[in-house]
Amino acid sequence: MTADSPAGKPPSRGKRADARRNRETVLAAAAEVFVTSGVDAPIRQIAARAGVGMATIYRHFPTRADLITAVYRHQIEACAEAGPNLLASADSPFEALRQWIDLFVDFLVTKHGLADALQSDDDRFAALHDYFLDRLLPVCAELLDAAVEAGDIGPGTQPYELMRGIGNLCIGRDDDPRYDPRRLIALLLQGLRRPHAS
Amino acid sequence: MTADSPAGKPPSRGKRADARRNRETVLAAAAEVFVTSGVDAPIRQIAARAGVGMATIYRHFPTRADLITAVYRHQIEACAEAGPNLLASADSPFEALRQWIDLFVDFLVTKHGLADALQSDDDRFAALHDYFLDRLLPVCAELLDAAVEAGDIGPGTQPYELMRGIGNLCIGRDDDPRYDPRRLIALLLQGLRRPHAS
DNA sequence: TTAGTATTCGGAGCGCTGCTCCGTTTTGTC
DNA sequence: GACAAAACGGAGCAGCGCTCCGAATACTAA
Repeated sequence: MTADSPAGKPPSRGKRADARRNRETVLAAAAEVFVTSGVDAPIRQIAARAGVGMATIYRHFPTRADLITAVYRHQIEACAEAGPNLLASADSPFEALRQWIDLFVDFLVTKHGLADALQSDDDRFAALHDYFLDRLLPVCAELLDAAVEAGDIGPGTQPYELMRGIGNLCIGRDDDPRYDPRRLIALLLQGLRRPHAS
Repeated sequence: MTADSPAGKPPSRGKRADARRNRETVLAAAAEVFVTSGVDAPIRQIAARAGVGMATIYRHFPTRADLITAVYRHQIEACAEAGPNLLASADSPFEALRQWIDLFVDFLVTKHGLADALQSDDDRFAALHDYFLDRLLPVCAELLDAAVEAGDIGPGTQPYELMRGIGNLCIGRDDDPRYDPRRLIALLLQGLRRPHAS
């Protein structure tokens, strides 16, 4: 798999100029199409928008997950980096956790269908799943550990389970006033909280 | 056998014998296929299993949701009817709510892909969504109200939001030991619970 | 029983998707 | 300018949902 360096973007140094250009064109087109048609949009549509053949997209992004992660990489990184910062700036580890989850939820609900794709058991999305986990799970674990250590919450909660649960709660139409995942997530956090009774 | 109830289809009284027979055959085949391939299984596959043409399935069950609800109708009804019973038998309304949710979760996680379909915003599943809501939402509301009245939980939780959240939490592969929706739902209920400040 | 008719059946067929294959074009190099 | 190597593009195949319509079947009336 793309021996791309970790957080970096050596945008294909040895690649040909047209290849580099096309990669960016496709990324831009995909970003636009994702907004209007969701991350499930037909590859043909993205190719048409980019004025490019389908094979070109598959060449640069072998799976749909690769394309999605490339489009949202910056925002995922920002979310990952926000963890330690919040831990330093918030009133308590629990408050940091709450704010970080808020960021994560904001990210998910504004990307049409992203949460759905994230939790899908479709093999095509496995890489997406993995990327999110690789990048964000350690951050979540750190926040969780800090909150446990501070006595804000009880021990035993697995970061993987929490993150996946939050992701799951964000699934679905985002324009239904009867359902706001944030309210349920707040409830979840409330349940996590330790009574602080001495 | 229930001369069949409100939301039910009279088992096709005026229909021709072969039509009635085929309806049952399809139902049985669909039930089998759903177990092995999930509720998203290709219609062709169900038709083949039933030894029937595709049009026959579409004639009896115009949308996939109709087929799914027909297959699981009994279990959904059982879940709906369990609500009042639990309320009468459990130690507290809160405990009744907890047990009822347990039933609901059991139902969802044992039907491969059902939770996914339930929360999908695909129009094809709208009827499924509606059926679940029509049948189970009042039950959930009753349990919730009782728990509020008993002071077990705080007011303000919307039954729709709770049910959908629970459904969402049940989405995904059901064989992942790292993720058990029940743990998160327990947390959610914990967050719902009022401190019993009496 | 038989003939007639309404009902039901079955699968070919259309449109849309994901993904690949391969002849053509572009790019970088000498 | 010539020539590989790299990249391109879209035709093409397979799988799916859903429909359409000639064929087969079950009821009914004589």
